[in-house]
Amino acid sequence: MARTAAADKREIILQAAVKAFAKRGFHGTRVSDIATEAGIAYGLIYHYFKNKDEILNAIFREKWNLFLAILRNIDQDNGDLQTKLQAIAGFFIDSYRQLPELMEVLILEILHSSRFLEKENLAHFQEAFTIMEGIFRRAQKDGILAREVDPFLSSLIFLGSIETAITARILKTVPATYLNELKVQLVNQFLYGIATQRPAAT
Amino acid sequence: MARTAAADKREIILQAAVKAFAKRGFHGTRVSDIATEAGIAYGLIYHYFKNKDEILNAIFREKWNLFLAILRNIDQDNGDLQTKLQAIAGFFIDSYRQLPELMEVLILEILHSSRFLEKENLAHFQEAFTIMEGIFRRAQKDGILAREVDPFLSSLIFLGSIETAITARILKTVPATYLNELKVQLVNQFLYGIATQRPAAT
DNA sequence: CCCTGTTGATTGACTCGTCAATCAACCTAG
DNA sequence: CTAGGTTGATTGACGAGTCAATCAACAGGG
Repeated sequence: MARTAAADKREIILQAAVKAFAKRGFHGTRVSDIATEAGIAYGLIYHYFKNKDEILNAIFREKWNLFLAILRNIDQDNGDLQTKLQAIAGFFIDSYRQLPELMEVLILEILHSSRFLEKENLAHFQEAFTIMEGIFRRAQKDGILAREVDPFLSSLIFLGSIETAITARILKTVPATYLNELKVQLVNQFLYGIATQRPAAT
Repeated sequence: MARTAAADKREIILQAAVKAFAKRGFHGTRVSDIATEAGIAYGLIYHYFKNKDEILNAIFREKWNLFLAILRNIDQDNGDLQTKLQAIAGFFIDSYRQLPELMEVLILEILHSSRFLEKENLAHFQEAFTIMEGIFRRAQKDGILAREVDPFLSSLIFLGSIETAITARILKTVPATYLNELKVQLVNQFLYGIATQRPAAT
């Protein structure tokens, strides 16, 4: 049981850290805040983690992996482009619904300080864009996606839109119910644009 | 000359702060770093600003105002939707080209900690989305923009895409030359979507 | 069974460095 | 000469990280 208990405690600390970081931000959070949230003495945190940064890194590494796994799964599913994009947007939005604090930390504390990520973690982060790019590239080969479109730019726009939408939700700029509308409209606007008319021919 | 000199000195400090924040991030920057960058003693900073936070606020307030002014101008110009969006995307991208450090600070340090903005500054920030929303709303009235599109969501997607694209550039994920391609493709993808075919009828 | 040694979890007082902010002294322009 | 700009030594707070001490759980020898 010792091993399990230790793993549990580590996980408890991570959960507490997510909560604390979500509430006060990484810099505004004292190690002792995390300990209080976790119901333990702060010294114990150093038994499980090297330092405060290491906690944030662990959150990113372990949770982002889950996201990448899901992305890869969706990628490999058969299904047309629209279905895949629907699934991806839906997945991120649902994740926010179910784990708002985790999403806050990932988006606001980690992605936004991404220039301070170590090389390894940065690559890990960018993997999401690479997967998306692959999806678009294949759709392009299949003629689903216009030839002149840059698949990587599309991945920026698609993930960027989701991120901004969730950020707007975090900032309470939009009501919670907006997320439903988002799921539907985001993909539609993205795939088919917003204009009533296509340009004559460019 | 006193007034001008004082105003100059204040501006020098702000510029130095932008440089320093861009290099090390707000939290990683010491007040003395700003002073060194500005070539003055750090005590003097407190002659012009109440505290470190106030410097960041001043940067945001004063610079964001410039952006809003430009947005409003573009908004009021006559010109079709595509021209306006082109102008807006171009403006942000050119701003990054000319003032990369300022854009870094605005995007990474301020927008990303936007949940800690005071109410007043948050409203100021969101004004950009409101202006965009107005542009889309009017285009919708004119029949340029599809009826089922939510103008506010469009503003999220549009500005979010720009932000993410610039962030990618900051992180060196994409080469500098990419910004040119961006200007053209961003608006096209946004207006007309990326799919080769429109859906039958929804 | 119990006694005792061992391991590893847990605690929180303490150290140590950092840095924002103050302020008294010092220019210098007018 | 003096008012306001300017300096940088100094202060004080704060928080990360250390560490010696305690405690709980278990093992296995008698």
